[in-house]
Amino acid sequence: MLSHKLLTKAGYISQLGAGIFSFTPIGWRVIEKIKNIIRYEMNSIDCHEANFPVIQPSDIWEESGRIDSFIPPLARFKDRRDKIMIIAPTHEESVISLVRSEVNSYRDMPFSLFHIQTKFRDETRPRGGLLRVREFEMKDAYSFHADQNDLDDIYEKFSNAYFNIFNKCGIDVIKVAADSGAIGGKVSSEFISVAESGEDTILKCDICSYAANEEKAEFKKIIKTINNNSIEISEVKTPNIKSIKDLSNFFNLDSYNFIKTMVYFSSKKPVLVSLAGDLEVNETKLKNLLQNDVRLANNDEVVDLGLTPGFISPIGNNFDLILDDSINLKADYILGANKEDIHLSGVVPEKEFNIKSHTDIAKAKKGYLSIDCDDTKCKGMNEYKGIEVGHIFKLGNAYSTKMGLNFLDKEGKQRSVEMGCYGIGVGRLLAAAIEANSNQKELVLNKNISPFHVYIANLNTDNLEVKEASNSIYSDLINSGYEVLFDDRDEGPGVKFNDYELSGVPVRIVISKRSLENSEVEILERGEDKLRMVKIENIDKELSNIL
RNA sequence: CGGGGAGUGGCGCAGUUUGGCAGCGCGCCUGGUUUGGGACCAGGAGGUCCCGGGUUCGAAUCCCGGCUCCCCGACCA
Repeated sequence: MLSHKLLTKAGYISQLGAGIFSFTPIGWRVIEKIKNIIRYEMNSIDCHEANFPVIQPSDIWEESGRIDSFIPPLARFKDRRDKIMIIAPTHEESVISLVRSEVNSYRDMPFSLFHIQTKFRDETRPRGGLLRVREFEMKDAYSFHADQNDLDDIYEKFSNAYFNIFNKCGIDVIKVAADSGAIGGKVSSEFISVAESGEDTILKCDICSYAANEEKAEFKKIIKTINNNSIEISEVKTPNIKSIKDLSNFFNLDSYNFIKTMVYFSSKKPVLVSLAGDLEVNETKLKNLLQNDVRLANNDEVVDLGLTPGFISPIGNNFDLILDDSINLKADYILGANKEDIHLSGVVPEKEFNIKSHTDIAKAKKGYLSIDCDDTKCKGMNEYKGIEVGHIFKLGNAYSTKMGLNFLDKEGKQRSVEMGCYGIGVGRLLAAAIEANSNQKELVLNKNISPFHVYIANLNTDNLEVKEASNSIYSDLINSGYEVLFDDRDEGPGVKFNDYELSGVPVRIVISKRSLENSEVEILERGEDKLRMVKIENIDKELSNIL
């Protein structure tokens, strides 16, 4: 991971444990700059900074119901009175606890609060340096509304503020529709910085600009049309033909004419999942539908359930059946007979299946048309890898109902508050900015988030004249309000240049015997290869052009 | 949680197979030379060999138990 390597080598961070890092002074300066950008943008949409505790009594987690359901499990300990305390992974509970005693009327809203706070999540596997850690700084904001339209408006404002924040940090992001995961709520959007090293896969149509996380992406399915003839079910011998591809060749039919059935376990209970032969299961969609973790059954488990691997059929058994909406209930299909080497043709799902759900549980793929795509113009979605740097959610009243966050509306009727929540991982944002702009040798940060504005090096530390000139230039720059990293170490030029390249500082000023002969210094802007020779009295002016 | 790997000076590692003086490179300290792309010479400091137990005259090395970290997968704002 490039960002991890550079952050460590440049001395920004140091690892204390798995997914737990210390920041050094230079690293923390960058974190503070990012936080200040966030603060500025939050203030500009009237979101006010507050602070909520890291350690929280478990009561509020009981109220929200997340005490035992949060994934990963909540980190907890007992205090001296034997009371269970939670090390907070997120702050919905605590913010609601504050707000519910203050909000009584629709007149009290809308408003929003944010804080930048340490969170702890006991992730199963931290990885990628600052990209997935256990303890981390996160900005999270919460908004409160009397109705959904108002939530929609503020959600858009946050969205715009997020684009500003990420752009100022030097990264381009794509906003995508996302799965809301453990936080809950219905609608959510992720901000993804496109990077090869990213953990998330997104699908995006570059023509109509539909974009979604792979977990969430919805697409146009090929639906088999209804055959007019009243077709009878018949058995067809299909010796050792198990895959959809083989069937497709055997029958000389497109793969959507077949039904593929998989066996999953959801909280130890078997569930059959069927979809058109050309598609695959999206386990996130399935998980959300079942409200439970899912796991694909292995071959032995399938046999134990009395099913025949390769020829599984939802006919003739009583397992719960989930049908993807790619399947036309009235059309006729070919599917397994649950007998070795035999398939059934002419099966009309509506007549034969005992269906529990008929909905979208299929995985979108590169090249598919999204649900928003225009068939005549769009050419199918492209696939990108990326880093999730922000995630915003329309929570609705999911939390406010559970925790009794209510208000009286204009008619004097009690209703629950509509909420939104908006997160940014600060350390991850730094890592993403580095991933987006750096290379093997150079840590590149733009002037908004670099630890210092200017690096100056005295190249001849043993020369009194150079030393005095360097000191005086340093003082002048400080007095002009620049943040300056002054390299006056007794090291050779190579050492200094290499360390500068790792420093993340955008401008290098070199002061040496050679240049001082003309009362000049040498200014190099990162990313350029042309040195500028600048008279000492013009340094300030030159810098103001660059910074 | 499953699979694999590692733990020896500040950092990176060798030594473990076959038990027998605790080693190397970088960094650090002192002195000197050098000074526009990670310099050089000389001298020096620095160790709970992850922890606990066992075998042995003797354990970094063998045996048992534990901890931690890394990688792949599962999982995951």
